[in-house]
Amino acid sequence: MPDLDLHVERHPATLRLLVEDKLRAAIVEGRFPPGQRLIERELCELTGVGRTSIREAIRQLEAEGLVTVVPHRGPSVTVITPGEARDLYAVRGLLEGYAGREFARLRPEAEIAALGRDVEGFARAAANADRRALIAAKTALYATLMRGCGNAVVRQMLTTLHNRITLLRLTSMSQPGRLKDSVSEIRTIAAAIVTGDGDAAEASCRLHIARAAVVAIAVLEQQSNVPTQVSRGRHSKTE
Amino acid sequence: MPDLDLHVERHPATLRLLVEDKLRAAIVEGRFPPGQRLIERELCELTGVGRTSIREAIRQLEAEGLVTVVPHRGPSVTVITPGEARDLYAVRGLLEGYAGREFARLRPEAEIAALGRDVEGFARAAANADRRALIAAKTALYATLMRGCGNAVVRQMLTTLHNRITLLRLTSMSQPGRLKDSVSEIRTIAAAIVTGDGDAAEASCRLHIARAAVVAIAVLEQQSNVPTQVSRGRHSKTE
DNA sequence: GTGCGAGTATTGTCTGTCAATCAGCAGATT
DNA sequence: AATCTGCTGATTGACAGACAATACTCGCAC
Repeated sequence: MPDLDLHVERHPATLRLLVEDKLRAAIVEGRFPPGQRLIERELCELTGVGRTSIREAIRQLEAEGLVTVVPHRGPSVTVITPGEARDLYAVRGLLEGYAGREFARLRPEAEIAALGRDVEGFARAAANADRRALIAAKTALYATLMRGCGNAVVRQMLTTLHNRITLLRLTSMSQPGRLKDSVSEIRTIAAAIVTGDGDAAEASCRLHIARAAVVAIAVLEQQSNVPTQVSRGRHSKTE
Repeated sequence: MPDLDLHVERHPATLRLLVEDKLRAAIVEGRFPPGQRLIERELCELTGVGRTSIREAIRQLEAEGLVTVVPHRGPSVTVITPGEARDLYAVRGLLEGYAGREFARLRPEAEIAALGRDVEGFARAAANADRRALIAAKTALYATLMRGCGNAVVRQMLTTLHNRITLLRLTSMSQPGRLKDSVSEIRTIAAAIVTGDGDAAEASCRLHIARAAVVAIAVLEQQSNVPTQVSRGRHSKTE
């Protein structure tokens, strides 16, 4: 029998998972800003599903750290403090450094090839200053890194970590000056990986994250002096 | 005003959280062995709460990796494969190494004191070969380590990681020969921390985990040759 | 202006219901 | 005899409705 690709797209599984994905996307895209309260009934109307599915999806997002639920007050999009940002970046540097090292050690053929493509795609997007393409390229790059390291636990943790960090980058977009540095840093990382230099890969990953952290936390602290409370009132009427 | 500790224990909050804690405890204590299916209605009877709370609690445990839910088949206690065990220990070594380093760098007074007490408690428990005391001592030790590192994200991740690893230690209890080594390794770690030697603290933490990993994975692989499927049938009637 | 109390909005939880799906079993077929 | 087929029971996925408990808001009295 020829190996036909008869994948039937296996229904996105359950409704709950669909809701979960939609909400997660809405949050990381900034359509629900940090601090925004998520009222169950509103979400029911927005999504067209019952409270059951909404509530269970929220639990998942809570576990991922994207939403914060205080009992009897309901869920809201997590607001990240400077201290938490510091902690998040510390762990991210640790894990990405490890991922880089393992990627360099294992050097899986397919992912090495993908890495080259992704880096070039990122460089192109950076040159064109195309925000959408940039985000897509960066996402692809990270996906390759996480596949390449061969550690499912790291992959999952980095994914949620990345989402959480995106939360604090929403309000303040990364500086344009940082972009050129980013490209060169990423080239360095990729070079270390393809040559199989684990130490260099880890070091360059950590350096990359550390620099990103400095910028992000600086902006965040500057912001936190003017605490722009979103949705202080009951309804924020974003429509 | 003297800083009285007027904490009012703030009611365990919601029923869902209680259920969650109960189930988590039951799983990590091994009362639900890996592979055991968790049928909603049975859990309802066991806990005396409705399906709503059960289901939401399960979502949380799923996110923590303690239970695995396959759509339309329901939740069961996660079975850890040797490969996953390797990944888990790798990440654990990474995070605990970091925690040790940061602990040594910060040296918070209260936690340093607690560390000394915990290490002695662990040594005593090991000498007496008291299983219950041993587990309690180890738990206290880890709690101190995670408080001492001053990173809430690391603390949370290590906690869930620790729970997941406990899953694979259930069937096979750690070798008694390993215990003496453990004690000495832990003394080494504590010594490095109190003297503020970050490099040594990280290295000794990693070594400790690496050794534990070798033992655990060896036992696991040996087991997986005789795949003792729990609850292959519909009901396992553990009563 | 401050403190108190009523009212309302929202969550937490239960019950019951129904469709969709899965696992095992009996029967039919080659 | 072995395999395929269809049925049946068990279980989950999802909804609606309901009700108590709690938190937030606002107006009122002082």
